[in-house]
Amino acid sequence: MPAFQTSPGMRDILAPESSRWRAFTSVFADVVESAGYELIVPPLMEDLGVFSRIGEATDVVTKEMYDFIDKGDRHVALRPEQTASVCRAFVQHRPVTPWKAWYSGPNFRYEKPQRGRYRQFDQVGIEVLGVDDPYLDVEVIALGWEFYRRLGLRQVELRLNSLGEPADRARYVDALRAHFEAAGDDLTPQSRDTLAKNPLRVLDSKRESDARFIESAPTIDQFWSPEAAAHFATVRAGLTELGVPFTIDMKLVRGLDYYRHTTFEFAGGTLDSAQNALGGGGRYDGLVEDLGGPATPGIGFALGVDRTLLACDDEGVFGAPDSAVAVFVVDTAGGAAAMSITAELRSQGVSADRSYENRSMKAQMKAANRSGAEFAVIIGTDELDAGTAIVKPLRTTGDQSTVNRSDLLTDLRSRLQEATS
RNA sequence: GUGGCCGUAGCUCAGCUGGUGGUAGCGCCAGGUUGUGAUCCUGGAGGUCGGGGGUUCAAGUCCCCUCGGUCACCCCA
Repeated sequence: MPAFQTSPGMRDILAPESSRWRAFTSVFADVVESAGYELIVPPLMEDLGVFSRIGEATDVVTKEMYDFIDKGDRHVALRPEQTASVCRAFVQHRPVTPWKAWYSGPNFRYEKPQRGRYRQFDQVGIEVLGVDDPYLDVEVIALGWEFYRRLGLRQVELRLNSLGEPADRARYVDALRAHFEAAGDDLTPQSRDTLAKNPLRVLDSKRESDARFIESAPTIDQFWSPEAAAHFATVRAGLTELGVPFTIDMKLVRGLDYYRHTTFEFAGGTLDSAQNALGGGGRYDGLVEDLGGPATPGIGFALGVDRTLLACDDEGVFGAPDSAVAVFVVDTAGGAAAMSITAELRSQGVSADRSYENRSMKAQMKAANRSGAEFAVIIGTDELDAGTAIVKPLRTTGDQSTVNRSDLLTDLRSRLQEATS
């Protein structure tokens, strides 16, 4: 066993998975940048207070924070998500609204790791600040949907709910509390704990004996103000108009306290596990204000990279892109020719690799084959003396041919064009 | 954080109720092919059986602790 390995819940992403990660981010950037979103790269670490605003009663804040005191006696934390950082950035820089930002990067939560849940986990996401329009809710949700479609995923389910205005939500919480308190000791102890902290989350309980109380609980729609109901109706109509399918889930409350109005979640259809939430988001019209800024509406979502890729695996879509070089140079005459030829090819935009340490031709040919290159360029002592090179196709059955060194680049270019067409 | 299962080569794993030498496949390296891969044949390298302690004449196998993974709960991405 190695003396050191990665800390629990943290891991190395190696090829070919790493190139898949890069492609994933690239597809996401294409989708959201085509809608006017601009990249923001917030710091990995912030003042703890930035994240406390997520909700004093949430697990993310109370037990999952990676926080510590730095050498300047500042109480800081690794970010558990990026929404709060984006809002803090908004307050700090005051960009013109609507401010449409997208991001990609790691977050940290101190949890017990399992498949699809890591202590360091990557998310991509978008946030829009300064716009209250329900059509923006539609845009944000539809962009998430479009991204899944672009990856090739077909079995993603969109769940939708509205938590109403803050006052609606507060009255609903009161009603829920009364409802669950009436159940008394028939409620599981865990749910009674949850009830004391955040009655909404009792709705998330998967324990059998709680089911009948959850079933009979009041639903949020009875508490929507006319404005909240109208906002939500426009969102639903807009999604329908765009052909984005969804299901209404009145029990979808989401774990973070700042949500109000529209909330949504993308669930993987094939992931038969507790980690089937691929992504989620919603409106958080009070968060900027909580961070010391002006009252500013906001909406956004975050999608988990790991879980989405697991869903891709299950559906057999979005595999690792081909990262093979175009040409592999085999040089049995010492290696200097391989040095010159690879340097020239690379500078001319043709990707090329080679062997080192003057290995046997057989070994170099094996390496050439393994590299996935379309062609091998072979230089032996005969070719070196004659000023020629052998070009051999590796992925088709065609014969090899000898060309002059001076014609090598143009020859390879035309062959590569033919091979890829 | 609580509980179940698991931990043998780089990877996937065999090893029955503890009993003489640690398996196999893939991968890697070399040779067969004195200048040619992918196929085939032969050979080779590679292991503190996760770590520590204990029981026993004897532990990969049993017990305890510990580390790591995994699944469920909790919660979420």
